[in-house]
Amino acid sequence: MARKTEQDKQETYRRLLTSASALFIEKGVATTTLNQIAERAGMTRGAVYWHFENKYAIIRALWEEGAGSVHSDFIKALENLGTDEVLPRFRMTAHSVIDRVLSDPAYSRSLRILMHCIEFSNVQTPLNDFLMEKQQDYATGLTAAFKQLRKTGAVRSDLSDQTLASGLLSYLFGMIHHHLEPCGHINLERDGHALLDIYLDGVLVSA
Amino acid sequence: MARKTEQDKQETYRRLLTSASALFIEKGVATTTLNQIAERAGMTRGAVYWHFENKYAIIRALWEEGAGSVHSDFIKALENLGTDEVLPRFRMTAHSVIDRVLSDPAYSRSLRILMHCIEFSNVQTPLNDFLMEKQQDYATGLTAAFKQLRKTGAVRSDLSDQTLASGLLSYLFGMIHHHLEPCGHINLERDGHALLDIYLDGVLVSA
DNA sequence: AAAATTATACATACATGTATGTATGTTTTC
DNA sequence: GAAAACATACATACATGTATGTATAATTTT
Repeated sequence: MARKTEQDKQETYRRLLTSASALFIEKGVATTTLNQIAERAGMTRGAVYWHFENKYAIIRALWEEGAGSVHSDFIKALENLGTDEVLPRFRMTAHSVIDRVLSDPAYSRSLRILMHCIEFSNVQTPLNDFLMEKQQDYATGLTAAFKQLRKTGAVRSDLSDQTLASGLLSYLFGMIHHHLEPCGHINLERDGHALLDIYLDGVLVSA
Repeated sequence: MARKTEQDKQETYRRLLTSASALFIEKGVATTTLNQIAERAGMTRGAVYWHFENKYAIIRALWEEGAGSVHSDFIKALENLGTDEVLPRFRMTAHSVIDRVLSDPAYSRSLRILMHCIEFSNVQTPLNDFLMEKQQDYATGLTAAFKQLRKTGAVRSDLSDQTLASGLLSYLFGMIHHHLEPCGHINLERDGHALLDIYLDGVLVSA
């Protein structure tokens, strides 16, 4: 083959990513071969190795595409709760994660791959470290937000800010985790917000 | 090698299981080879193939050993809530899952492998079906329990029994999920029960 | 402006390592 | 001596990384 135009190149890149995410969800990351990814995209492994260093570079690219903006939006929103209307804005920020899962296919796909279709281990892999760091961002941001809320008297729980953040994270991503299962028994669209409010109402003063 | 005594055989079996679970947690299921499992147990692959049909038979055996009893205990407890003291017994049953995670290493190991060290896919695999069925047991049992609680006037939420069951499952296993992460940011031993009570207190009438 | 050059965007081919399943061998207990 | 409880050997298959080929777009040269 030959050098294509820049547009052709980017289309190849996108087709490889689309092919990879579909295969990862269908049969898991480990059992998916680079050849299968290329074949479904109508390419060969040469194209894959041109665009990505290896399989885990593909996963990182999928995260950037699907979860990167949601992640940074969430962190920024927590950092900029402002001085008034802090409580309703915090609640809206928490609820927005559910909305993004329901409305953004790229986000839900990347979460699904990371939650169900990939293995994690004890050994320090670059991908492992990368994701742990991202998760730590959530915990840190939420802890700071609870601290700020507590100053305004909006927190009515005796538990520490960090504990409340951990609980909220566990609950929120527990729901999303079940929602993204093949036979998930939770109806996130219908019940997600009401279920989340059980926690928020239990921990925060009523609006 | 030769035919050993029954005791030797069972010890071999247990060593293979121990070796497998350690390796699965260390480096994931897919990247762990049957040869590595045998080698760490001081055997060869012949021993593995004598005791197990393949790798996924090992995983099922680990589940039976570690999670089987917890699972049946939980289901039975939900089915036998009795007629009085229903509410405190229900709450105790929910809290007992956390206790089992903290006190039973075989249970926590098997959960950790299933939650973090194995891949799931869309295609129907026997292991996938098996685990989905077990999870459905939890949802069904909890839904029935909420239904029974509601009859006694112990439920003060407008959400359906099934929704409340899904929420509780998501929250409970979300906490356990984070607890079993290599760098989990939740302190289940210190905060697990208090966090769980946020949900229970929000949904049920006060004791 | 046409020709020559170069870097790009892949395809092809190969060398290597390695996992799996199975078939068969071996020893020991009963 | 028969079967159990493994070990050994082998055939097959396949994934990865890399090296190399190649046609074409972009760039430079004249």
